[in-house]
Parts: sequence; structure tokens; C-alpha cells
Amino acid sequence: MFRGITPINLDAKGRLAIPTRYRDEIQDRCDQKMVLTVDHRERCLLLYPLPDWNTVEASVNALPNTSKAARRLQHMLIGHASDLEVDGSGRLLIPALHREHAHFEKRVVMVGQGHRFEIWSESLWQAKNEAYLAEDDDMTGLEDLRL
Amino acid sequence: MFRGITPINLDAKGRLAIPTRYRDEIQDRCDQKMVLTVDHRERCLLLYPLPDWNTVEASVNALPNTSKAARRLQHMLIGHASDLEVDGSGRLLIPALHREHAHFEKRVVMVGQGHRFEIWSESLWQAKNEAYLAEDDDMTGLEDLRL
DNA sequence: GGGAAAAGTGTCGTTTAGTGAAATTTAAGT
DNA sequence: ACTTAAATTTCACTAAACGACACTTTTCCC
Repeated sequence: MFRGITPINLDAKGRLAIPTRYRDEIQDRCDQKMVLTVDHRERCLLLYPLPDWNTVEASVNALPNTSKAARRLQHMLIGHASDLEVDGSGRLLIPALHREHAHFEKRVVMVGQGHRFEIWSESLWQAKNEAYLAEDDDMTGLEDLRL
Repeated sequence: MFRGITPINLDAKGRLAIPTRYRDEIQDRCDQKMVLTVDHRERCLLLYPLPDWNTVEASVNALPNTSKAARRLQHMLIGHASDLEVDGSGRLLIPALHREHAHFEKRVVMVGQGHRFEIWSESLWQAKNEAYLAEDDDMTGLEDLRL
């Protein structure tokens, strides 16, 4: 289970050093083999251990491709999926197109989300948080939730 | 399995250099013999290793040609299919008609899609992505999906 | 049919990006 | 506080992608 948020500096070649506390779990779970793709509704990247990605990919591929929403998902998620391997120093090279897509500069934040990570440009992440705070607090459908 | 997205510059003669990480697999799978055709609903090209294309072609040909949708598929896919061979430097010459159809200029992106590739003009690919991101997030029928 | 132009093919050198290792810095433990 | 280990940054090397060039083949026009 990945949890927590970590700010990280990309190096000059666009490599991202995985926070140490996740490295053992990643080693165990997928032998350093991960898949990076884009989120279909936000300007951020999604990072899965390979086995978890395979599950997601299978369920997205199984959707009827007559549905427009399904085709959108297939185009975005599957189309942008890239195999990555964690190198000997615990780093991942983020492909240039993905960096551009998510507007990465030097500083990014890596957000643990259970079986996967979200990776955001730090400035976009901050903007997103500000936007959430400014928004009306619409909790429709969530009335029974106890936080 | 082809996966990942790579930006590529066509050379002055319209040749596309296959990314090196795919070359071994292509050599093994089809001895450099590939088939290029057009997608029937997007302005992009589809590139198959010959054996995989043969499967696709057979199943499209098996469709009842009383169906209008089937005739459309046969016309588009099979009609535009063109045999290509990877040259000694790992490049494919994209026929002029295909380049025009998909609005290729210099920069294209090659998108691994399992047993085949999609090839897009970079600007069309970006436009498509932006359009998807801007779209309403209509997930009707996909409520149970866990990404 | 001859010539010219266009299109196709192959090779080479340069540049850029990717990879791996080393060294410095930081942190942790004794 | 000192030693050891770990993590991050920097540097150097390798390989792939790019562009240029030269040669061949085909096509079109005169």
C-alpha cells in the first residue's frame, strides 16, 4: 500500500528518484518493473507496479469499444502506457512526452494512492489544492460519510 | 507486446526509424515484414507485424459483406493495407498516400498497442489528447471501474 | 528514346539523450 | 562527536536518433 506525499527533484535527464521508503515494496511487488501512463482527466501521471497495471489494462480493454467514454479511457490510459524499469540507484527515467504532458519542470510531487502513485508538477499540484479549497463544498451523495 | 509512446522525426524522404527497443521483437516476430494500413475512424495509421496482420485480415474478410459496417471495414483496412519491409538501418518508408491521409509532417508519434502500433502526426495526437482532457468527464456505464 | 527530375535506398558523421558509476553530502547509530 | 551507511547530485561514457550526402531506380516530359 503506497501512501503519503513526497516532493522530489527531477535530475537534469528527467529521472525521478523513488523515495526510499517505497523501494522495498516496489522490489517485492514487481521486481522494479513499472508502468507509467497519464490520467484521463487531470494533467498528472499515474505509476503502477506492472502486475497492478496488467489488471487495470485488462479491465479497460474489456470495455465495449462502442462506448465513447470507454474509447476515451482506452486512448488515454493504454495509449500512453510505457514500461519503465527502476535503475540501480532507484530512479525512473520519465519519457520526454510524459514530462511535457504533465508540465514537469524540476520539482514534482509523488502521491501514494494505494496500489499506484500519482505524480504531479509541484506547481500544478498546489494550484489544484487551492482550487479545491476555493470550491463550493458539494457533498451530494456523500451525506452518510463519517470523516 | 508493444507498449509505450515514442516521438520520431520522419526524414526528408518520409522514412520512419523504428525505436531500437522494438527492433529485436520485430525481427523475431515477422522477419522485418510489416503491414501498414489506415484506421477506419481516426486519422492515424496502423502498423502490424505480417503474421498479426494476416489474422486481422482473415477475420475482417470473414464478415458478412451484406453489412454496411463490414464493407466499410473491408474497404478501409484491407484496401489501404501496404506491405513494408524494415531496411538495414531499421527504417520504414511510409508511402506518400498514407502520409497524406494521416497528415504527417516531420514529427510523428509511434504508440505501442499490444500486437500493433498506431502512428499519429504529433500535432493531431496532441490535439486529440487536449480534446479528451477538456471533455466532460462522462463515465456513464463505467461506474464500477477501478483504475 | 533520351534527358531530366523526382522518388527511393544506403552510408556516414554529428549531436543529443540515456545509462551507469563515482563522489559529495546527508542522515543515522553507536 | 565520530563512524558508517545511505541517498542525492554530478560527471563521464555509451548508444541511439538525426540530418546530410551520395548513389540508384523509376517516372514523366520533351
